[in-house]
Amino acid sequence: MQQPSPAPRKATGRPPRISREEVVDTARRIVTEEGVERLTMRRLASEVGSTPMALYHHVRNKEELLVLLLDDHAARTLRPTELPSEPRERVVAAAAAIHEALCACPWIVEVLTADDLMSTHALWFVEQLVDGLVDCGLSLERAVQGYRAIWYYTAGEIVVRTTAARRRAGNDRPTYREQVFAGLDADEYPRLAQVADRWEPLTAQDTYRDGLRALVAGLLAAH
Amino acid sequence: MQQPSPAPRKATGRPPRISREEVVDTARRIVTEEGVERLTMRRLASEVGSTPMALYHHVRNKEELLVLLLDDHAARTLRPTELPSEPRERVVAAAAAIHEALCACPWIVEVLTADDLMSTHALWFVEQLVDGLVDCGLSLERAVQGYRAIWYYTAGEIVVRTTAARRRAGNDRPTYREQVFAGLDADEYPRLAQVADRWEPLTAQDTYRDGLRALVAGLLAAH
DNA sequence: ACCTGAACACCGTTCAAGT
DNA sequence: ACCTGAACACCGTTCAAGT
Repeated sequence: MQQPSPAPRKATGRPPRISREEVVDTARRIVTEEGVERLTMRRLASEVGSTPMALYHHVRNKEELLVLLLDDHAARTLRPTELPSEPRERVVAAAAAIHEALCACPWIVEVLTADDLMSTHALWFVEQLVDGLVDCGLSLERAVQGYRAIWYYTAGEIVVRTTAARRRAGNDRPTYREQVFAGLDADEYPRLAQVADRWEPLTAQDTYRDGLRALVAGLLAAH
Repeated sequence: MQQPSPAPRKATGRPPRISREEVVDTARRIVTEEGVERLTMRRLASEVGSTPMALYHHVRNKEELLVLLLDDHAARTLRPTELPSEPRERVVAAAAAIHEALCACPWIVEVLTADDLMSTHALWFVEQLVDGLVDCGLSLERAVQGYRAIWYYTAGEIVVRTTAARRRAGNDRPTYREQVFAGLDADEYPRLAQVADRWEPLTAQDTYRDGLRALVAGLLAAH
């Protein structure tokens, strides 16, 4: 599906004017400068100085283009590094590394969740994560399930936060939540009413790592 | 933004041919029978026997239509019920209720993550969840953060699972993950190689509740 | 082998006019 | 007040032809 780099160039035929690399590079520029929603095959074609259909000679379709883009990003940011040797800390650090890499490209939310594996370049971190959980005493099966729970939490944090941010951008009407919280019935919803005016700053805080630590602790507690 | 039901009907002017209710009902039918991707304003218009532009008299735009659809679903499925009195079990049950409601409408993935509140009809469960965490000994602040961690985990589980399912449907080529796992280097990735052929059945299991219990346990453990 | 032009089959939404 | 028709400004992708 991916990275089966374009068929080996034959000596015959017309020489290529644009390359897959150039297509991906240009796509990345559009996406980082203006957002995914501005990345269209037509726009991309005109940016590389070609026609929409020329692109289809270098990528199968738009979906493949997005996957290539994600892979490209992972290759740049997810390089194996020093991780803590203490296994629990290794689990936290590996998850946080994946999380950080994804934070840097919120545009990829739509591809990110396509499979439980986003890129071969993340594989090393997944290995470290699973291995760390096993070293903490989990069976291999439970370690894989633990990895998945961590992945759900991580993907969810990114999807929720970036979708909320995207919606807020260029939309200064109050949120649906703000409207509801403003007129909250304190008898029916005492806790929510109590915290209503602190909700905004509370949820603006980055609590990814706290939640992650809690989840890891909980996964390990049973054994 | 939502549910400010259409301006009170005046006696003057042309009598309406279609109602907001009819629009939402028809949209729900299309979406449950054929999927969100088939719900277009044009299709919906022809289904209610009208023109695309007539719809804009009943809903602001397509986004509002989707929010109305989600709210409609929540109203049908998220009715307050008996929850366990033991606070920790109440937290788990409230989260599981929200999760179950969302599972029944995977089509709503694209709206679901718009804000940290999907519908007023979920409010009662959020209240129960936060209250349960407080009863377990958390401060109100930490209870809210706990709720958010649970929401990330829940939303992530749904988004990942349904996107994966959507991708698999009508696409019998092996997944990217399958390809990668088939040719995994056992020296570089020993754990992943070890579990490669069990990955499929392992990840097919529904482990939402296990992960949820672990997360809740971890959130409570610190205090 | 690689690229082009024209066309297909769509979108959501605005505008101006009708009843 | 509610609805219609035509149009605007787009999409991704296929097909047939060119070099």
